Amino acid sequence: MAITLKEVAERAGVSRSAVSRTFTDGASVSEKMRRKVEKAARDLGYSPNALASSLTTGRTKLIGLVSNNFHNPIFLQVFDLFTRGLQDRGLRPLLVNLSDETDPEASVRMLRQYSVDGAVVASSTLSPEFAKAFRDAGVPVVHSFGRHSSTPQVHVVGIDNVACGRMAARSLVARGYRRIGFLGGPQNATSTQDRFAGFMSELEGHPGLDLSHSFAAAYSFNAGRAEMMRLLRSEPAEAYFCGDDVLSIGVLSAITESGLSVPHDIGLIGLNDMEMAGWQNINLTTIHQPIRQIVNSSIELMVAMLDEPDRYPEARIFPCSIVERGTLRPVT
Amino acid sequence: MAITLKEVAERAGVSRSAVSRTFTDGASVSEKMRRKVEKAARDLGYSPNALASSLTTGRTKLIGLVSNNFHNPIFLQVFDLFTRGLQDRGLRPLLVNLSDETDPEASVRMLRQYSVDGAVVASSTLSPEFAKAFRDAGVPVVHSFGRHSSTPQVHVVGIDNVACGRMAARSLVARGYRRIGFLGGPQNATSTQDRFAGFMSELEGHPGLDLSHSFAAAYSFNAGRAEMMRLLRSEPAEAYFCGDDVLSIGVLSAITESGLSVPHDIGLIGLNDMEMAGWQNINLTTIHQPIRQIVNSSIELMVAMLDEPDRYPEARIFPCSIVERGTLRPVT
DNA sequence: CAGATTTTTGCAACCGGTTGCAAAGTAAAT
DNA sequence: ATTTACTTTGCAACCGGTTGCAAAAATCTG
Repeated sequence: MAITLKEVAERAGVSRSAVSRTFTDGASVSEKMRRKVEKAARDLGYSPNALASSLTTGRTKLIGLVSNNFHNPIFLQVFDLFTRGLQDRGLRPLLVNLSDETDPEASVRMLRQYSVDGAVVASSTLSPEFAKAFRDAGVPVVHSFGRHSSTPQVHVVGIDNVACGRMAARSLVARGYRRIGFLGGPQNATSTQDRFAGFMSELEGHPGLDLSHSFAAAYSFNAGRAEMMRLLRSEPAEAYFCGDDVLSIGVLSAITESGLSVPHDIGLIGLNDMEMAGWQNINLTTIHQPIRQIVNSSIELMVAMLDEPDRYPEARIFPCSIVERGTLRPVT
Repeated sequence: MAITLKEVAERAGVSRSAVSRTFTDGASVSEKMRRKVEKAARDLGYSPNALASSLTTGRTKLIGLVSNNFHNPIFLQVFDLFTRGLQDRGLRPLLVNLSDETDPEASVRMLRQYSVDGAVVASSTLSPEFAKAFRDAGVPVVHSFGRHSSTPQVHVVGIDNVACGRMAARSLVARGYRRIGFLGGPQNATSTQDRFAGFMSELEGHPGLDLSHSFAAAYSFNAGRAEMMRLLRSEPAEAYFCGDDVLSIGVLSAITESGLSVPHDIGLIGLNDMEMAGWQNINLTTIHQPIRQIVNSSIELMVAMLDEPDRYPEARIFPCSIVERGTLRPVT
C-alpha cells in the first residue's frame, strides 16, 4: 500500500494536521514546519490521496466526459482538446462512452457515484433533455455541440445548425444550382434536424427550385457512400449539402466510382472542415465549425460553474464560415 | 449534497452496517432487511459513494488510460474499444493525454493520487521504460501497442513490428521491385525503429537491390505528404513501405499531385489497415493490425491483474497479414 | 422444549484525509 | 516586563463508507 499522512506525521514528529496543511495551499504553516514535513514526505515518497481528501472537501476534480461520437474522426480532435484543456486546469476527465445509449439515467448514476464535479456532454446528436438529466441530478453540466436555443435549460456551446443550413442553401443558390438535395446524417440527430430545417426554410424562399432530401444511416463514410449509390440509380440532384464531412467523403467516393466527376457533374458541400477535408486528394468545400473555440469555451464554462453551480444557463454560439475548395462550381 | 448511508439507515430504522451490506453483494442480509433498506434508499434516491467505499476496500475501479496518440484516426477506434470494454466490466477509464510528454513521472503520480486500480498505456511510440515506471510505482500496467520483447518487463500486447517490416519487404521483393524505400514515422518511435529494422534486415538478404530510407516528422498526412514531395524532387524509389496508413495517404496525395500514378509509377504499402485504407477512393494495400483483438486482450490482462497483481509479465503478440488492394503492382 | 448451530444484526474501529476551535508560541506595542 | 495581537500547532470530530467481532435472533436437533 501507499504511504499515508499518518506515517509522514510520525516520521516528521508532528501532528497529522500539520502534514495535511503543508499539502493544502493557503493553509497556515511555518517555514520550519513545512521543510520538516516536506523532507519526511520526500524520504517516504508520499503523495496525498486525492479521493480521501475529496470526502471532506467535496471536490474530486473529476469531470465526466460523455460522448456517443466514437466513430467520427473530428471527435479525436475533440477528445484531444478536452483532455488537454481539462488537465491544464488540474481537472481529470472520466470518459463515458455511450455508444447507442440514449437514456441518460445509467450515466448520471455512475457519474454521481464517482462524485464528479461536473460533466461535459460532447455530442451533436443527443437531445437537450439528455444533458438536462445531469443538471436535474445536481451535476453541473455543459452540452458541447448541442442544439442551439435562445432559452437553453443547460449551458450549451456550439454552432447554430439552422443558420449553417441556411448558409449552405444560399451558397448553392448563388452558384446557380436548381436541382438541390439535402443528404443528411441520421434523422434522429438534433444536428441533422436543425441543418435540414435551416436549409429547407432558406430554399423555400427561392421559387423554381427542385428540392429533394434523404438521410444516411450514420455520420460515416459507408453510410454516405451507400446513400449516394442509391441516389445515383435514379436521377441525382445537381448539388448536395451533406450532413457532415465524413459523410461527404463517402458521397464523393460514390460519385467518382460511378464515373461522374465533382464538381463538373455534381456539386458537394460538407460541414465541419475536418482535417481530411483539406487533404489535396479530397479538397472538399465545406462549412468550418470552430471546434477549438467550442471546446475551450466549454471548458471555461465548466470551470466557472465549479465555483458557481447555479449560474444561469447560457448558450454560446460560434459563427461558422464557408471554406471554398474544389467541390462546388464557382459563383456565376 | 447527495443522500448518505446514514440518512437511509435512519429512515429505515436500521444500523448503517445493514445499509452498507445490502449494497455489497455477498454480504449477509435477510430478505426482510434488504426490502426495508431498498425501499428507504429508493424513497430517498440514494446511491452509494464509490470513492468513499474505495477508501476501505482499496479498489476504485478506475483505470488510467494513458496515450499520446491523439492525432491518428485509428486511436479513435482504440479509445472506443477500450472505453466500452472497460465499462462492460464495471471499470472506469480515467483518460490521460500525454501530448508531447515523454517523462512518465507526472502521470504516474497523478494516477496514484487517484488510486487507480491499474493503467493501460496505449501507444506505439513510447518506450518500454515508460510503462515500467508505472509498475515500479506499484500500479498494475499493460502496454498496448508496445514494443515486442521475449522477456518483457511489463505486460505487452501488440504486434511484432520487426516481423511486419520483414513481411512488407518480402512482398515488395516478390513483386519485383528493385529500388525500394522505407518511409517511416518519427524516428524516435519504437514502432518506427522496429519496422525499419525488420524491413532492412530482410532486404539485406536480397543482393542487387537499391535501398533508401527516410523518416517523416510525425504519423500524419501532412508529414507523409511533405516527405514524399521532398523525395520526388530527386529520383524516387519504385516502391515504398510507409510507416503507417495515415502517412501513406499523405504520400499517395503527394504522388498523384505530381502527376504520377499509383501503382503504375510508384508502389506503396502501408500498415494498420485503418478504415480509411479501405475507402474506394484510397484503396491502400496495407498490413492489417488486429486492433480489436489487441484491445480486448489488453483488457483481459488488466482484469486478470486486478486479482493477481504480481502476475508474471507476459507478451501477447498478434499476427498481422497483408490486405491486398490497389497500391502495389501484382506479383509477377 | 431445551440446547446446539447457523444466520442476521449492531457496535465500534478504521480507511486517509480535512478543519473548527482552543491552546501554545511569537512578535509587536506599551 | 506586561499586555495585546497575531500566527502556528494539535486535538478531536467529521467526511461516507466497510468490516471484524460479539450479541441477538432464527433455525435446526433430538
